[in-house]
Amino acid sequence: MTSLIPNTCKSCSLHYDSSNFCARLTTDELVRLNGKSRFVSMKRGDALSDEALLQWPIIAVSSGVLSLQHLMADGRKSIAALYMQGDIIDLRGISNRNRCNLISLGNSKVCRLSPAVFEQVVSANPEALNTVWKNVREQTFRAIDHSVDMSKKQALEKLASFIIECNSRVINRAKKTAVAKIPIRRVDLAEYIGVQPETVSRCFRDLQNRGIIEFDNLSVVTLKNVPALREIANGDWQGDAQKVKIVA
Amino acid sequence: MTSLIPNTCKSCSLHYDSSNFCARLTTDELVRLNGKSRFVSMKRGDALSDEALLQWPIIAVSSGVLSLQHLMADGRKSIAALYMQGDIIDLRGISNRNRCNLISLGNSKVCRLSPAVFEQVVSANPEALNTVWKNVREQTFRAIDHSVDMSKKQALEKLASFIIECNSRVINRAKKTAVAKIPIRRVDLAEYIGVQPETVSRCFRDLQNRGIIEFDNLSVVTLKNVPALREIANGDWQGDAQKVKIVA
DNA sequence: CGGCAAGTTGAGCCAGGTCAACTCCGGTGG
DNA sequence: CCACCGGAGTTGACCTGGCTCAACTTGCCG
Repeated sequence: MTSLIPNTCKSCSLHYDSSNFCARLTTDELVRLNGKSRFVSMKRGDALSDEALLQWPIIAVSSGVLSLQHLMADGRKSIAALYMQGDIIDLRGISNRNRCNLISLGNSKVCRLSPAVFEQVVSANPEALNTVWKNVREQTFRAIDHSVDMSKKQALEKLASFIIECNSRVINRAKKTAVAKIPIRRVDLAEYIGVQPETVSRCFRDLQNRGIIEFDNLSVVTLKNVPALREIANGDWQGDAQKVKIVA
Repeated sequence: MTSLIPNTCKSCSLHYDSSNFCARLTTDELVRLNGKSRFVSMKRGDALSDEALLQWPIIAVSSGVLSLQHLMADGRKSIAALYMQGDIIDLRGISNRNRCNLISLGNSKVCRLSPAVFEQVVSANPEALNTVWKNVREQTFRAIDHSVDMSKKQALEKLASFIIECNSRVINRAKKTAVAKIPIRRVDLAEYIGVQPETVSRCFRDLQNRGIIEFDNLSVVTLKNVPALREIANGDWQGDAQKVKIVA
């Protein structure tokens, strides 16, 4: 009578980490969803094609880093968004949009959720709905913030923003530290913030020379001077009265 | 016994345009939501402050164009997103993000929805939920596409993208035309695509010289050569096999 | 320890930013 | 009806941040 938690799920962060979607499901829901879903391991460069995404448009990231990449006509490519542990990527309706691919930037594990069961579960379980919705909103805000970063900031500022994002997005779930883990390669980082790898390198060096950051190794940086970093990242105007009329 | 459709709603596009959220509600739901919500007219420059947004974080756009603006420490400001008729802006959870304002770019009408009633309605009415969710996903995709545009493209390409966005976003709901209405001023457009107004001007002229667009007046452009425009906008790589391994 | 991918450094160049002057247009008041 | 005004948009000249290309160094894995 009692259903048991599927083995796949037991060891999956989406389930055992309580802030994530699967942790909100009843055992029964989890079993139903798991039965129709597919847990996949990906290596660097592996892609979920857009054809595949049309059929299985909902993806939950269990570990690793995925990227949403756009390829432009001249071969330039660009990383539009990064997804990490706990993110639910809902690409329903992507069909009428520009072509894009979901590509893993390293080893990662994802769960391709059955849209049908997902939809059932979400409409039956308000708590699960809230969790997903919150995640989707966060993605939207991240995308919006990111497009601000991309549109007006210069390279150094973009990089500072990115370091801060790294610092707050993963590590600090557990404990607040002054360490940021850069979970992706320089090339990918460059593509994400829309500059050349060379520029990334130069900017890192600049921050290092100013004593603001320090490299533990290529992918781990210690933040020596967080306020300075924030200032460069150009946190938004906290200043005085804006020249706008507040209507409410 | 029968509740009547509130007058505010009768004349509001959110209700009479069937693709929008309010059109999906039962009369009873509409009355409840309307009772707790506030219909507001805004002029250019009017803002909903972030304090106000904390309390009333859900906004439906009935007409006009709103912008989500970020102000940076040095006074540079930047338009992160544009919202138009039918968009549901859900800023719940914005509190822990960077400061930003929702500012009207012209005359507009919005409805500030009661979060409580909204939440009730959405969890009770799956069709309404789907409508909102779809809109939110679209916003996310738009934000992502926009950040791609911002990060790698050059000015001319960004502008072409924007023109296409204008062409597809509003006008073509009704009929497909080769006309795009630019619903905002040059300055705002410049801020949105992350270049200077001067550059916008130069790029418009360039497109005009090449015979790709033609101005009817400042805010209405006829697209003389849509394929060329798309090519410049750099629609994504439709080309042959990508150098990625498709895992599924 | 070799070999290759990843990352860094340097030199030169150009797209677009900056600043300043100018034009265009709609509204206002005499 | 016209002169004036201010805001919006445009044009030109100059300058700089970051792209490009090529050479170099570092780090990783067998």
